[in-house]
Amino acid sequence: MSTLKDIALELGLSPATVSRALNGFPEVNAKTKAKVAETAKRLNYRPNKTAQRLVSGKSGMIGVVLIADKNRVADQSFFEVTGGLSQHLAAQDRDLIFQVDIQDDPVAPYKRLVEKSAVDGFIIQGPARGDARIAYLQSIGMPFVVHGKADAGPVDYAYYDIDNVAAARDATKLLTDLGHRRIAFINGPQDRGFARDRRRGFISACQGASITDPDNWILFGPQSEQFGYQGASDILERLRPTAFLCASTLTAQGVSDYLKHAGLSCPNDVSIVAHDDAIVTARAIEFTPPLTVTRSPMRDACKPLADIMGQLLAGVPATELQITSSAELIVRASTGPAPKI
Amino acid sequence: MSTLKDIALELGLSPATVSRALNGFPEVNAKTKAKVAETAKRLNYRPNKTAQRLVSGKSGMIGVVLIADKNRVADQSFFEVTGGLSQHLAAQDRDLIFQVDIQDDPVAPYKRLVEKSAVDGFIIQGPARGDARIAYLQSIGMPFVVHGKADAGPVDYAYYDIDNVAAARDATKLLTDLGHRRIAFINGPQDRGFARDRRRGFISACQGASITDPDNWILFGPQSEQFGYQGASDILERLRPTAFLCASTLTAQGVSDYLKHAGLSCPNDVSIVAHDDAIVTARAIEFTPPLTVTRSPMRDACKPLADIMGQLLAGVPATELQITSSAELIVRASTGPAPKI
DNA sequence: TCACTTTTTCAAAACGTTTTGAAATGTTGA
DNA sequence: TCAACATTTCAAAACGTTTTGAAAAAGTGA
Repeated sequence: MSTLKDIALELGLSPATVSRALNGFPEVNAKTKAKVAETAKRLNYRPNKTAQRLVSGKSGMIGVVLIADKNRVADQSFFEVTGGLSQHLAAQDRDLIFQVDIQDDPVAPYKRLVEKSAVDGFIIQGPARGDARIAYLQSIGMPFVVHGKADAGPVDYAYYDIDNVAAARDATKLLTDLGHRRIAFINGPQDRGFARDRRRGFISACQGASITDPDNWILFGPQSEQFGYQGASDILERLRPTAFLCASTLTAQGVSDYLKHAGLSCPNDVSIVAHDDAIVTARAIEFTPPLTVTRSPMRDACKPLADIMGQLLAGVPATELQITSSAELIVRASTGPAPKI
Repeated sequence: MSTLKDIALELGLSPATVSRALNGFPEVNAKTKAKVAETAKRLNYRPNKTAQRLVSGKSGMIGVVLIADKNRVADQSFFEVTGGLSQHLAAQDRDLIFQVDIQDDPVAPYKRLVEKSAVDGFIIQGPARGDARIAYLQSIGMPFVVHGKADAGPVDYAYYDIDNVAAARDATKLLTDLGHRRIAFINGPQDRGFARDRRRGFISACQGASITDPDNWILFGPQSEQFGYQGASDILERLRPTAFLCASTLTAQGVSDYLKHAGLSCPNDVSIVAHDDAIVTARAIEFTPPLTVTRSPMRDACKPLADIMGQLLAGVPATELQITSSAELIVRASTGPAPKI
């Protein structure tokens, strides 16, 4: 491992000049710059990260914390995002420091990293409304980016989210345009922001089609195959819907299974639309029939999240770093005209 | 944030003495030590990690790299282990630096971290026989611990693994002791070390019971529900086994499903034993009937792996850090006497 | 040539810790 | 009292970089 001093000695320069040359400062002679670059390459010079950190006061690390609870199923998407994040942060020459904690206090692992001054910022996944972690990080002025905005209304932190209201509205409108008026919605967990937003979109589209009492047709619960199956069974008996809106392809799988079990055909008897995170577990294209979805791959969130973090650390105000992207409606074969009665 | 100098100034001492006092050096006066400790607490002193690293030349980080390939299913256990690892390394005041790479060259991400001198060591998961990553890290003298020994025979690196030979032998012996002589083994992927070891254990137990040509009864493939189902179907038609040995509870789930579909009762017609990593996806206890298993939770590997890493970095030779733990045979209701013909 | 400006380089300080080698202080035995 | 030794403290160097303020070198116009 060679150092700045080695290069300086080799060329009869001072470390200061070498440092400037390597960092492309304008006040250093072009010829000198070239010589330095050549020597650095020849000596296989790599700047010492630790030394750079000490002087800059930055760690170059971004924290990601998984609060592991009983409901370990959610991990799949967490890890998918975390993995992608690590790749895109690498492009900024930052690294991910990863922490799992099983604790009552969700803030503790964040505190730990902050007090060690181990990270320059955090990426928060799966936030809750009025999230304690957000409150803590704001209180100490630590930069962070939230994946999925949980709080309603305008906020003053940076986030990336998809437009869940529009996604649910588009999906619902597709169904109402096809003549459906009895639409069931098997939604996500009630305490999650995206589920609240999708409810709003669903209701808005229902009202647009003069469908009364849409709230009665919504079920909240985990995004699992099992809940889809059970929800379909429950709601079909009670309300005889002609279409299902599903929180995820996993849910849709459960619904689809139940329909088969009940001897109902999709899309002839019942249509299905799902939201598709494009997680491996249940592929919308491989359904029979192929599933109509509002699609927004989890993986697509990684790059924007990393970019936002980069800008945030570069000093861009958080309020200018709030991105809402939209999900794409992809019509396949699981949706058709509402059946005549 | 207060520094050593702040404490020194406050007490009229030199930073050197304060440093020694805080690190418990014997040559510093007990009274001074007490005063320093008190002041450090009062000023809420936290040593600056970066500065410590610069002077020690250690980064305090351990690298974990996921080579993401098509076969994303394996991730579940990878993340389970990675998560646990992060917790146990935290106890050593080390942190995990996490990297995902989709590349042709599995060594590239390791090189990247090494060249940035970002980590003090690596934990390698899912090694292959003659793994290129192992060869690279050995060639540059970077410490690493391998989870699951892939290479046959003695090696000179640190690893933690379970005794797969014994696990398969125990499970098979349980079956032969119950009178089974027609035992099918739905094993893991052929290129994985654990599958090779389990094959050896299976064959050894078969030979001990004078069962001929056991290799004919082994199927290699992914540890999935689907492969279990398909394997059971395939092998039942060909060979009419009275018992199944399964590579995982997921495989067992597939086998169990097929048995039901084929109208066979477990354990009356066919017994099932599986290896249980205790991953959430398929719980052995919740099977009907509850599944007999050789149990060795993935999660249990985290602490030993972290401990081994700690010792390795403390200078213990790698050859003294090779741990093979044994899986526990838990007899439940899925195994019974071989049926009279 | 001189005075002046611009370009280029440098020595030294800084970041916060640990470690080295020396110095100060305290203790012991005569 | 002095030497010899043990205990305790310190100033300075070190780790590898960036940044500051100053100085040297080069270029300009008269």
